Amino acid sequence: MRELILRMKSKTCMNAVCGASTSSGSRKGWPLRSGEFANLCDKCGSAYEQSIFCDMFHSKDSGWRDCASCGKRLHCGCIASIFLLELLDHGGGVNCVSCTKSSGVNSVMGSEKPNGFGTSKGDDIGEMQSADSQLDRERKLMQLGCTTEGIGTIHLLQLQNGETSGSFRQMKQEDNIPPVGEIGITSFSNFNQASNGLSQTAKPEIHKATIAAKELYESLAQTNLSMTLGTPLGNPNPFPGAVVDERGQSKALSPFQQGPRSRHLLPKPPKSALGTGLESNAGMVSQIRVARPPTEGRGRNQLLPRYWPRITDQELQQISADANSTVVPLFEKVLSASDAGRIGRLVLPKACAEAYFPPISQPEGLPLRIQDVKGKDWVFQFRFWPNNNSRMYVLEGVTPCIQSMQLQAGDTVTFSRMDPEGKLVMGFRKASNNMAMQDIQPSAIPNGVHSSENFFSGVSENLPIISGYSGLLQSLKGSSDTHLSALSKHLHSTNGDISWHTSEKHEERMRESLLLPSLLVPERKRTRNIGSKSKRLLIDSLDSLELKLTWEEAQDLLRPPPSVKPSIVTIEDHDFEEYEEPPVFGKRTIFVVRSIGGQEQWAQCDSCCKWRRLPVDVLLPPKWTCVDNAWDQSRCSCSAPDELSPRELEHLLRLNKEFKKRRMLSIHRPAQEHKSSGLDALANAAILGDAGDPGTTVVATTTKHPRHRPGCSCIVCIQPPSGKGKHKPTCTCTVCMTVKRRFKTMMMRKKKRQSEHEAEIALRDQNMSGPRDEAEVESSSKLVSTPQDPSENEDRSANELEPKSQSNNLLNKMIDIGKGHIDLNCHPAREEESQVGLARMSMLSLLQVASLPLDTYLKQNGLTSLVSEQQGSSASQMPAQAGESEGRLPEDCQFVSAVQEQKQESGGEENRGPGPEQSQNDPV
DNA sequence: ACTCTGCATGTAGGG
DNA sequence: CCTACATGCAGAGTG
Repeated sequence: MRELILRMKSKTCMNAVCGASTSSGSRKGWPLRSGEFANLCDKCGSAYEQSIFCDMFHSKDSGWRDCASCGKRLHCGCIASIFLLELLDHGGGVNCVSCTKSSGVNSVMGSEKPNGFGTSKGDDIGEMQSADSQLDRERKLMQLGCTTEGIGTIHLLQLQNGETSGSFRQMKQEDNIPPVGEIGITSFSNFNQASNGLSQTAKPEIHKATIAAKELYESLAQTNLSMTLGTPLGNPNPFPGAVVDERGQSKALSPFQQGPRSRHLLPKPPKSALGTGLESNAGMVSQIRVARPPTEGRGRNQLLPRYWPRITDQELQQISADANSTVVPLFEKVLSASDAGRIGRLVLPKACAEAYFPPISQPEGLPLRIQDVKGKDWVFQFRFWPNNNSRMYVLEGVTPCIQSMQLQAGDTVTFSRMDPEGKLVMGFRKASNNMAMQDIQPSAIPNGVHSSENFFSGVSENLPIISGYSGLLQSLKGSSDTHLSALSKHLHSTNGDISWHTSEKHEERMRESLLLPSLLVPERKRTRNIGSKSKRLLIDSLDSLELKLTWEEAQDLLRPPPSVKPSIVTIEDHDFEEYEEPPVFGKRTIFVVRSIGGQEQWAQCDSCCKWRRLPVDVLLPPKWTCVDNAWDQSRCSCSAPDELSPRELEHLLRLNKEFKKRRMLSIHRPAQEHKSSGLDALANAAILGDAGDPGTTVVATTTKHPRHRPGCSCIVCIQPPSGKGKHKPTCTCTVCMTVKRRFKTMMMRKKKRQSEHEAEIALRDQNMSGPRDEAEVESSSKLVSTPQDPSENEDRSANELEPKSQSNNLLNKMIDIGKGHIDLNCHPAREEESQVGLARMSMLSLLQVASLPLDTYLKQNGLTSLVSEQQGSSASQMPAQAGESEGRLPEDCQFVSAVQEQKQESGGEENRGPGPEQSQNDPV
């Protein structure tokens, strides 16, 4: 019986009790023990944590080797090798199936150099190890070929049920290895064909197995799992050994290089497969996204699987439009927020930078020309920063390129090289649409690949949830709910090693998202920054909307910390609960408002995922199951049937969406109104007589000042940002009352100044007519002010527009009194004194007036009333030339002007008396 | 006020 | 424990 010679990559048995070392360094690999999978510890039989890899060829030339006899190019690994190589017996030889001569594996076996293959950690294969049934399947894998590095393949087999294992065993036993001519295939889809070839001589079980494999493949093609397949770099197929057709061989024989480093070859994506009668499957095949670990280059052993390029045939083809070029996928990276941000620095994985980019010794680095998938050349500065004792490699100046590709955090950039010219090519893959890379036409993508691809790349790779979720949402456009459902079922049935729990949840989210019309919006994304300080996180506006919603929803989810009693603090008549402990999150529920039946609350059981109706006012703990449903005894168990049919659930979600939308509107409308609250709002409301909704009295609360709480009416908090408001003139909220009071004060001052100004003019006129005594000067000077600036003119014009009234008579009377007693040569200091006296007197009147309701001022003739009151109380002032007009517009102007003036005072204390401002305005 | 630049730092994950 | 890397941060430069 032939037996593979394998080397364990792992050094230590994963069985903690055993802990045996494989001592791979001294052995030529572990022979397959009969009936067992090679990936077992000799000592305890435990499966190893890490994959084993075929050591037949890799150590010498990275997996490729010429047959010693016929010269045929052979690849050691992977599933297709079974068709290419005759696996020899314990001696470790491998026969080329073409000539059945040994390719001299033994000579290779001695090398201890690890090849970097199969280094996938537990995230790839960890789940597959322990169960015997899995081992059995893995054994099948082994029997399919020395695919010990074929982690993804192992996954494939895991996706199957055990039904086929017997078949494969059978196949092995019978050694039905077809001649290479029959299996010059390039893809697993063709595996079916090849297997059909097999089946010509094999027992029906083989065919059955083949069908199973085909089904498996098709399921994969649909789900397009981002699997980690330890294939040689450049082999575009999930089962790369099969790629070695004549053409591939010829290509493969030319090793690519960059600089001093020798590269592993990359067989060109076999056109034979894509362009022949296999087209029906080719498109599907080419869409399988396979991680291709690097095989050579500096640091290849350190390259983490996350950087392994996942690229499809089609993508490769798109890149290598030139038929003479070979595309070598180098690595890829999921863009971080900072990568995709404005800084324009793309952090390169160190290992990748050192392996695939030119060596640099200076931090400044060197310019690197990289072509994008559209053929456009970009020049980035490839450099590094000293970081600790290491280096941090970055590509600088990538922003234009990133933007041109419309990439954002969560998307993936891929770096490839076109050989033989060695040109670097930069591709991309949208998290939201992984097939966007290289402008692949959606039509080429089989149904289902899209969403699942996005799904897995977005979720399983732990992409930032922002983009990941967005990607999901976007990817779901055009994808039907039913399709998702079917897909999910399909995935479920495959018993894959993916976390279906997560998948289901996401599907739930997706399904919900599907029902959110507002999220199914324009394809063209607008990006914007979030965060006031860090503008690095570029997110889609839709995502930000979603984030915002989520954030707001999160407010609803906050619950007081359990078993902690708050202390009540009263601030400005508001009671605040203060907790020592932070709040906890409750379970998310959805609210809907039905046209009939009122509001409902629904929650999903964490166990069975059924939706249960709850009382509206119920707050659920973070973990909630049907058992906790104390409000509906008929549905307090997971076994109780779901109250909602899928259709009803859809409807419910839709209702919830509407509910949220309405709530958002109700939140944001006041917020918008809030922008115009405060003085401007009041002023406008007063002036325009804004007859807003009587019920929409809005308290202009603010959070402008960090120390201030909602309801604070200090001058800082009531300061409106801008715009017009909708406080009613009759609004009696704290802010409005404060504003009114201040407005009165302000108006008093203004009136006073105007009166002084007019009186001064009158006095000046009088001064022309004769002398006056000091007393008269003093009294008259109270009324004097000189128009010196536009504001004063404005004031005057406003006064001129004031209606005639008895105040005019009063003023005239006063002016008459002062006639002949004004001394224009009075000393400024004395003038100030006189103004102080005026201020004192005016403040008395101001206080009286301020005690009156503002309504007086806000009525149709409000300002007139103000003047009248003022005059009545102070028995002074009124411009001699008070205008005749009663037009409202000038009043408005005056009011707005006053408001603006008030705003200028906003930084100071309230109700301050005439100060420097006034002195400036009244520079007499 | 904003961007650019160079470096520092916290942390997740690998060994 | 150590490394890689995502991101923060501060100073310089710029409009």
